[in-house]
Amino acid sequence: MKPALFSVLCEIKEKTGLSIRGAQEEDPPDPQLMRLDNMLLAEGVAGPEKGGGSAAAAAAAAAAGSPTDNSIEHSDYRAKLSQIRQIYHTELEKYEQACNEFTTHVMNLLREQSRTRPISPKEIERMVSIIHRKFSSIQMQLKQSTCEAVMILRSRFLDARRKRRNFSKQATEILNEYFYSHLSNPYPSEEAKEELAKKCSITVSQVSNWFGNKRIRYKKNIGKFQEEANLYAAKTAVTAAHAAAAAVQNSQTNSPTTPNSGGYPAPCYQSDGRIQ
DNA sequence: GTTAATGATTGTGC
DNA sequence: GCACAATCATTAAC
Repeated sequence: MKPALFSVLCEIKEKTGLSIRGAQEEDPPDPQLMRLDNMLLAEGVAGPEKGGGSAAAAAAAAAAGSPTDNSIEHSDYRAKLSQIRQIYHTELEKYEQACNEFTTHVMNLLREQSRTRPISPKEIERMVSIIHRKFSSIQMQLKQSTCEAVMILRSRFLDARRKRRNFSKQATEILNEYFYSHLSNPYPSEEAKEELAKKCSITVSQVSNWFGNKRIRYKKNIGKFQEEANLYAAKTAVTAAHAAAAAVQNSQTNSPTTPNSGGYPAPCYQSDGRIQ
C-alpha cells in the first residue's frame, strides 16, 4: 500500500510541479493559513472570482495609497491583479480536483486491499485525513506564492508612481503665467506656492522644484525663453501687467526675503552666482 | 534610436 | 531651510 501511495504522491508532484513533503512531517499551523487568506481576501485575489473583482482590486489599490479615480498605471495594476487572481483560481481549482481524484484513487486501492486484509474505517479516515492535510499544505504554498506576487506587484506599482510625470499643460501654463508675470521677482511666497500647488494639482515641493528649475534654466538661456516670455506677457497683457507692477512695487518696498531686486531680464549675480 | 525638454535629486553655500 | 547648480532619469517629439 505505502509504495502505491508514494508513487501516486510522486505523480501528483510531477503534475503540479510542487514539492510534497513526507506524510510524517508536521503541517503548517492554521493561523498562518488564516493570515494568508485574509491578505488574499483584502487584495481581492481570493473570494468569488465573478463580480466584485475590480471593486476589490480598486480597494486594494486604495489600500496601497493610490487614488481610485484615474491613470493608466492604475488600470495596469488592476489588470495585473486580475491576472494573478485568475491564475490563483485556476491553480486552486486544479489542486481541488487533483485532491478529489487522488482521494478516490486511494479509496479504490484500499477497497482492493480489503479483499486480502481487513481495513478498518478508522484507517480509511486516517488516510483521507493525511491526503487532505497534504493538499491543504499545497494550497498553502499556492497562497504564499500568490501573496508574494501581489506584494511584488504592489511595490512595483508604488515605485512606478514615483517616476517622473510631466505636469499637465494647464499646470505648466499656470506656473509659467506666474513666473513671467513675476519675472522681476520669481520667488513665490509659501502662500503663493500653496495656491499654485492647489491650482495645478501638484505638491508645494513640486512647485518649489519647478520654480528652482525654471529660474536656473531661464537665467542660463534668457534668449531662448524670450519668446515664451513674450507669449505669456501678451497673454496676460492687462492683468499680468498690473500684477507684475504690484509685485515689483511690493518687492521694492516690503520684501525682506526677496533675493532679487533687479529682476531676471538683467539679473545681477553674487560672487557665488546666486541672484542678488 | 537620438535628442531636447523636463521633473526630481543631490551637493553646496549662505 | 532655502536657493542655486549640476546631474540623473524619464518623457515626448522627431
